[in-house]
Amino acid sequence: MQRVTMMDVAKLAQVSPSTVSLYLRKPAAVSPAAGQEIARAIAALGYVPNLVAGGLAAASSKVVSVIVPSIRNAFFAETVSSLQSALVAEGFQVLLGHSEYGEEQEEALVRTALSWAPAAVVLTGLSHSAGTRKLLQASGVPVVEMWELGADPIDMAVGFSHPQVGATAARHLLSKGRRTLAFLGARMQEDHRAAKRASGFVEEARQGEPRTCEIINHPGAATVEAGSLLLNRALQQIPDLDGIACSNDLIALGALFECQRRGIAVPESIAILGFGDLDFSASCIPSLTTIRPSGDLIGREAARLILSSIHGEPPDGSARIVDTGHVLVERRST
Amino acid sequence: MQRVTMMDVAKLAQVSPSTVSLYLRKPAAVSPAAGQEIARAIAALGYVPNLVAGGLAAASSKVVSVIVPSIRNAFFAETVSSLQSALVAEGFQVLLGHSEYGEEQEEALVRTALSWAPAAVVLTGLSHSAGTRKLLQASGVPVVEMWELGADPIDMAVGFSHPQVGATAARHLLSKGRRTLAFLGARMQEDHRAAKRASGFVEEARQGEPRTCEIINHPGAATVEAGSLLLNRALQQIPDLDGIACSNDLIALGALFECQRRGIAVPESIAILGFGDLDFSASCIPSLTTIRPSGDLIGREAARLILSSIHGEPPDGSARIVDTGHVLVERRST
DNA sequence: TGAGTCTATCATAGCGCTACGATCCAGGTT
DNA sequence: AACCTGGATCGTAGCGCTATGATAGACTCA
Repeated sequence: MQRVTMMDVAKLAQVSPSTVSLYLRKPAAVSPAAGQEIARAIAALGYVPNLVAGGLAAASSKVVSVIVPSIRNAFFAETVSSLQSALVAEGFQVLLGHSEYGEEQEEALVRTALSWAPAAVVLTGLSHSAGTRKLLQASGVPVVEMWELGADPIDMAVGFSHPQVGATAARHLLSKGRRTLAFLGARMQEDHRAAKRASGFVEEARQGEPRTCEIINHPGAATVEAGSLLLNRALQQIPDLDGIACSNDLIALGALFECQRRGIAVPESIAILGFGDLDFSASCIPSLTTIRPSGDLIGREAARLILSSIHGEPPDGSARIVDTGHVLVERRST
Repeated sequence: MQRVTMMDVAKLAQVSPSTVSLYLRKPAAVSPAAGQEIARAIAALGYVPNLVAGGLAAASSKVVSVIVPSIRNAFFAETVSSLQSALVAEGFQVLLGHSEYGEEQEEALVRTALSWAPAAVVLTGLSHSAGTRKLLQASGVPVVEMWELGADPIDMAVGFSHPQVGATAARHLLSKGRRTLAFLGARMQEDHRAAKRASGFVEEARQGEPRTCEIINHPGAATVEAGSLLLNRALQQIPDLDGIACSNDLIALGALFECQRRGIAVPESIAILGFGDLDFSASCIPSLTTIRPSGDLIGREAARLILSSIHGEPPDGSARIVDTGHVLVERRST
């Protein structure tokens, strides 16, 4: 038993391999008669094209390599999902990697990714090791950095400003009359984007002359449980706390649960503001005021940048950077 | 500017390309002196091996293709994440696809997946189109079906029995004295595994002579909001409802929120049991009794099966099927 | 000392496909 | 009748690497 090759199809259809290849890539360029013969032969033999060989011959494979910190994170799962849908529709495959928020791990992933001669590489965030930047620049492959906007992207970028998200959060809490504030975040040594939201929050809050404004970090992952722990720590440090912003809706939900457990009224005693607008945020009690980043849109825009970059019309100038913005979704928790 | 090839490395290191290739695959087989020269040359040139060429020459690429219904689903995100970690450690990459619960879409994905001459293919569940089965069997590639166990897997399988999960849920509710039961699920036309949990639930519940036992389905995705809707529909149909099992913790959480909203005591008036043991399930109020399937373990075991299948010791007989079981996690909601 | 046995290295022949330029052959033009 | 045109088809030369013996040299042992 042998693998069926294009040659076999060509023989059966009584044409040359070149014609089969042409038919597969541009069916319109082949006469209807030959096309039918070829289609018949493909079906009869159960031919599956070998994209590895094709990729080698064409010097670029129909693969887009996507590297995210973690796919367990609902944000990135959403983005990867929409990015993938858009790319698959154009005949591309997604090679996935997760860096676990480590720059060296990311560099290793980029290295392997480039080994596949991908059509494009998608990275998360703007913080990368020098080696990563060098590898990518040397490769000449289109690169999209997503989920963050700022100075000096490697190639293209689609996302939003995290400091601005923090600022929006601070303004909202201040507008609700809150003056004793905290920002609850997780893993902020590694998750630079969360850290930027935190510092944007503090900076903006300062304008409103708060009584206090602390950043409280949980070293572990951003989970509901972490949210409960963080709220307890916050209350220990700031007994008269009246407003919190969280780096993630999961943390906000944990804080909310902890308030319920301790009999603290939300939003009357403490206002809670999240980030992400996850699945449960509209449904919980009270429903969660949050900031929606639209991971879905980021994925779609990233796909658009990649496709136009490949199809010969590389976006230039400011078109290489897409700001997807953020939206404050006001609900009952503030 | 040219792409750096193995030939360039060989020239600089003053050895033949074969030796470089050998060094890259089995460093121990090359003398330390030559090895050092080669390593130096690789670093100096910034050489990145071309795995596409390698895959073609070796007739199998270091890629494992994984197809899940959706990565937005926390279950599969967890599995993919652990599967990937295990595979990356052995030098494999993961090519991801999502079928959106469609068999034709899955077949199309399998077809493209096979075009990459993958080292293995991982599928979700046991329900596939005839075409999918034929393609995979003809290809001779190792196949793992995950998240479900039952008769006649294509090649290997790792997962658990969904009817048994349903039965466990039913027994637990019965043991708590509940007799007016409902199973709340979403998308059960397409999500066969959820449907099997439902029917396992009903079948086992019948043994306990319940007053009622209904299956209620939401056609859309399994979300917290769907849970709220489902609880309302259940109460409409069964006003004296006293126990529900949900096909997913998100639905259970939605049901829980809706109970709170309507002032129904949980578990006193209605006991709620979930599935998945998601992030929030231990933290919500009351904490959620649930059944934990261990998506993490499934991913690790799938990786193990794949690796041993590739490394020449294909597991045989019953070792080709791994039952990861399920665990009832009893908390406050029942 | 010569045969036998390693170990380290190498030359060669593809893997299956695509890109490119060449070729063929109707049908029209002068 | 000679010439051109352009669409359809084909032949060839790699893409960059790995697998497979083959070879050279160092070492052992009778």
